[in-house]
Amino acid sequence: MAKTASASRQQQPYHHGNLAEALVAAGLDMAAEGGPEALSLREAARRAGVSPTAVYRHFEDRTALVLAVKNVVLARLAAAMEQALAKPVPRGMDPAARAHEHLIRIGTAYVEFAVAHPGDYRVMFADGCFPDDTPSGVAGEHVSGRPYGILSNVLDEMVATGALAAAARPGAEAPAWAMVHGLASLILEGPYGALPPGEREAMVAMSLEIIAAGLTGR
Amino acid sequence: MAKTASASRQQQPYHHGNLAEALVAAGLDMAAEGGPEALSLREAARRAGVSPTAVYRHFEDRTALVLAVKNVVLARLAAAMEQALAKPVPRGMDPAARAHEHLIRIGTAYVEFAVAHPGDYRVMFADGCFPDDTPSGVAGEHVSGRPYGILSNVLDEMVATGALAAAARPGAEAPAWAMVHGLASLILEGPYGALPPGEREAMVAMSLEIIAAGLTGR
DNA sequence: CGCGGATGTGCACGATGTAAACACCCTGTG
DNA sequence: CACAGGGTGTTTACATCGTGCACATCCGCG
Repeated sequence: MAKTASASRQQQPYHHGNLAEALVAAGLDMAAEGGPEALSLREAARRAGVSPTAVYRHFEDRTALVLAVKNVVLARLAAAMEQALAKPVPRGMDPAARAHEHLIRIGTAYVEFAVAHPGDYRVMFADGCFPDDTPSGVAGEHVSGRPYGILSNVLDEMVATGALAAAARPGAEAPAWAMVHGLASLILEGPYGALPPGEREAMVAMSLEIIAAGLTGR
Repeated sequence: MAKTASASRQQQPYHHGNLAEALVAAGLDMAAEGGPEALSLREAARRAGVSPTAVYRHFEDRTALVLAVKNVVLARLAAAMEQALAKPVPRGMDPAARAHEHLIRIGTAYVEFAVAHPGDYRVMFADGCFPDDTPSGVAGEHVSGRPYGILSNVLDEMVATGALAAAARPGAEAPAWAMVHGLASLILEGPYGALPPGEREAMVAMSLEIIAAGLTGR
């Protein structure tokens, strides 16, 4: 992105400009409208003003296109989580409480993202595993800047501040992630979507406190 | 089932016999093979030896067929959970510990069902909400015999035996269900499917203990 | 015996993903 | 400056899917 550099005239530089980006953009729109199953290859081509098979010059498959969209969504979710962390914390809060608060915040942000962008969220879990978020071999900086990495960092912070026992740290991502993903999923595709917003938020808040309590042993 | 009563000759009684059942059976097979997106109306008709549009005499939609399959799967999951409850508990276990154990058992059964029957499990969360499992208005006997009802009952048992504070009871289904659904989902459609079975089971067991601890306050 | 409604068939239409052959035009090289 | 090559987009085609509509068939009831 920001590659519009030397193109003084914004007529398409040669064939289309960059179709790949346009297709992903179209894919993002369609995903927002109707989730991953509404993300059609032909419709993406249509929106980009191009013939259906042109897509294959940039994406091997429909799933490849979906995967590209998925990556963008993943980054957006990560951004929402980071933003939730960035908001200031009440003064005089001790570090452990702060770490705990951080866990609650990224959890809330995760679920709220799913509620605010249902289609986007569901794309992240459409056909096939995650693109480059790390499953188990959690190694080094490769992890950060992505939702899983953010969670990892917060859990580390909890250990560092004494909010979480070091013995409880290994594998702590799993229950935490499972909880927020379960909440999001049951709201979007399960029965909890029928709850009025207020009750839903209370339910989420309670669930997050419960998982935090379970992790830290209170 | 077991309706083969008065049909002495097993030639199809009149047109087909009962197409509806055959279609659901075919649907169950297809779901087991490739999940909800592999559950095609035409293929179901093919397997039942019938023309595609014949399906519409028994199901308004493709989604109606999926919903019928979903109901069967839901019952199977409930059966698996009840079976997990039925196995005997170590002698001398006090009622509260027993109730706790029950919660762990149905949680384990839930996730194991998902792992053992990925396609079936995913059908339960395919297009549209739950058929007749109760979302929020949890009322009376209508609930039992189904996964959500089983969970409700176990939570009630926990309160009755003192394993769970009465104040923590309202809405306790949500975090519990979110946890197991999150685990199942992340295993089937997320990164945790890559874990070797032993590690996966350990991860699930740990997560279940954590949610139980969070609920009961230890 | 015959009729009506339940059940199943045939055909058609538009949508989708994708493969193969062709057409264009930018870019680097002689 | 000309020209070949390859990256990019088009056209055409095929198999699949869900579904509507008109027709055929056959059971059971009067």
